[in-house]
Amino acid sequence: MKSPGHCEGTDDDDDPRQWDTRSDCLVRDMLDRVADKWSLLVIGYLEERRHRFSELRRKIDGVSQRMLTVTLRQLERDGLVRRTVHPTVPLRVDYELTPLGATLHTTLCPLVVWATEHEAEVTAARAAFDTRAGAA
Amino acid sequence: MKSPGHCEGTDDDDDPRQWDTRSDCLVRDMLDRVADKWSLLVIGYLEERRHRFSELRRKIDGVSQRMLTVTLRQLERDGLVRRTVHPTVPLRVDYELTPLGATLHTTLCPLVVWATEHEAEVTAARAAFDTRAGAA
DNA sequence: CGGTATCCGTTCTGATACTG
DNA sequence: CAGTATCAGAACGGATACCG
Repeated sequence: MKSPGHCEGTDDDDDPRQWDTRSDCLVRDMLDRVADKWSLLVIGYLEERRHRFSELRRKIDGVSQRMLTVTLRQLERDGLVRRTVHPTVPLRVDYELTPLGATLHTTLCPLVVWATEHEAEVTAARAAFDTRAGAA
Repeated sequence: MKSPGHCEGTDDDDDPRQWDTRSDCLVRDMLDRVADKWSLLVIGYLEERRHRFSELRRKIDGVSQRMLTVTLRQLERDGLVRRTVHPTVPLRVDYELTPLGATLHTTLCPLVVWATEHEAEVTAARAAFDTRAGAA
């Protein structure tokens, strides 16, 4: 829906790069989920332990109720997070990482490490670029 | 700019998860770049070899000229891609990955592998979720 | 408590037209 | 060829109000 037709746009003669072209949509799909404003935070917190809706809302608190719901629903739909409803009096809902979600978390860590290790380089590159652009 | 204030929203009492909270903004920033609709494709192609603007445009072709330009500029600004202008008659511009960009590509691969390996699980989870939702 | 539905401003994107 | 500028439509995200 978000990338209509472009998945089929690369099945021509040359395409020797290492990550499967025809999987790009799924890959991009997953990256979109992960790069989503809040998903990474949610996965990070849930890896730590099980959380209630309001716990997440409070911890991440820049997030609106709507976006937290949307984020959790997406993660749930992808099988990364499990939602458990306790029909108690003041309704209670728990969220936790599924085994699949845990493997994603593991896979994500190197990227986080990369970002941390190269933060200075990226920042410097941006500053240099902006200076050049500003000098023009 | 895109996440005003939320970087400081997690510096309360408890925050034992493994990826540094205060780095989340940079991490999210990098993930945003990478998860961007076209960045991953561009990085993939450039890792393979140097490309001209029009080569990328043709290969990725679902991308509009504008978005390819924007994407390349962002990657260039972050120091991940180098832009070389050849002032020949029919102007020619080459794009290639910088060493830093190459390290990101390397870091990205596991995520791509994850997505590929778990594609079936995610797809199945989505189908199951949608069925349940549809049955209601 | 844990949502869902709706309204509405902001952002993003593609199409188009024009430039060096 | 390789862009930049502009504009309109689509998608996104927050605020609000209401429900189980």
